[in-house]
Amino acid sequence: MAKSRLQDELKKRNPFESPLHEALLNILRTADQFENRAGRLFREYDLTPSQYNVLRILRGEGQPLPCLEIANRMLQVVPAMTGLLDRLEKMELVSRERCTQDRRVVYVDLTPKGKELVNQLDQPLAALNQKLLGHLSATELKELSRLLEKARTSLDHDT
Amino acid sequence: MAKSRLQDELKKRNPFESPLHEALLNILRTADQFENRAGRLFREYDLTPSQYNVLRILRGEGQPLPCLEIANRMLQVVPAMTGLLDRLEKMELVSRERCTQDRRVVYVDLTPKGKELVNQLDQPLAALNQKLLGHLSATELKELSRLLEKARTSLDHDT
DNA sequence: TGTAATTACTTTACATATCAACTATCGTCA
DNA sequence: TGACGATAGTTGATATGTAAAGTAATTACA
Repeated sequence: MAKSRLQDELKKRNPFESPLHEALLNILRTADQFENRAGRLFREYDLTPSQYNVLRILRGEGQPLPCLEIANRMLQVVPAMTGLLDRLEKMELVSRERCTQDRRVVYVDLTPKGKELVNQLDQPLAALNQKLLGHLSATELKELSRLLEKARTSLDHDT
Repeated sequence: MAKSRLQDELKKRNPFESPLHEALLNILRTADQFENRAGRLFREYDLTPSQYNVLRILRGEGQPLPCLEIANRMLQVVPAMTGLLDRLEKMELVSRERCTQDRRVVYVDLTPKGKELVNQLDQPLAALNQKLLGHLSATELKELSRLLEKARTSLDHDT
């Protein structure tokens, strides 16, 4: 049997211990490389992937969101949000306003400048996605999603 | 049609634009969550994921490797290696030695302490892998790997 | 042979991620 | 009402990742 592509890429001498391990490494490696690609695109617009993610979430919501809510949707730990929002605010892409009802809460909103920027990225990002996965058939894409969603069911319980 | 699991997780109001985009997000999200899991395990041994990765690569090689070679196998940018190796050296898990033939090269080797630590992680890591993906059949795992490897073929050219 | 290009690595600067600990605010309930 | 616990966010410390620039050593070649 020919050496697998991943095995070759990582210069491993011995076959993987199991299809299980190989699948795991394939997931991590594919995600890493795709993230790098997207990161390069964002950098052309002076954004980091996380920063873009915040903007996209806010646009999707269409209205201000509390910090914690954004952090939850990003799967990001809370402390990191502060600095991230600081920078976005300094770039005038988002604005922060403390809630008057509950003064613990800070609402974050997209500025017109931020909205424009995230809209500007739609087309190039769609083109990148197409480039990255466009060579898979619709059936393959659906099967890939199904398998990955099934994979994640192992995380449902315990934390 | 029922809302997809990912769509629900991200609290998206509208269906994904395309199976393509959904697959992409599934890849990124699955990898992110699995990485978090592994990261937690490593932390129990006072290691970060990158640090473990260095140790594993060195053990796999069985002999000292230059910094650049390690960085390549990790897909990591070179500057980050310096600090990473600094910390591993301070923990006495690796040792550095400048090559006498080519004095630009620094060879990195696993110390006995480092080797012991990485061996110690084999069993818990295999158990984690089993927990994360053990509920997929062998056929599914192979299909998942096949699809991900096919996905990555789009990266073959241009950088 | 001596100069220019390359290579291996380091340094610096900055963005991000984690954890632990802290502040301010809110709710609840005795 | 007043103290306790929960919640929202911030701060600080450490590790990682990226880019850009710098240093030292080697190679290529005129």
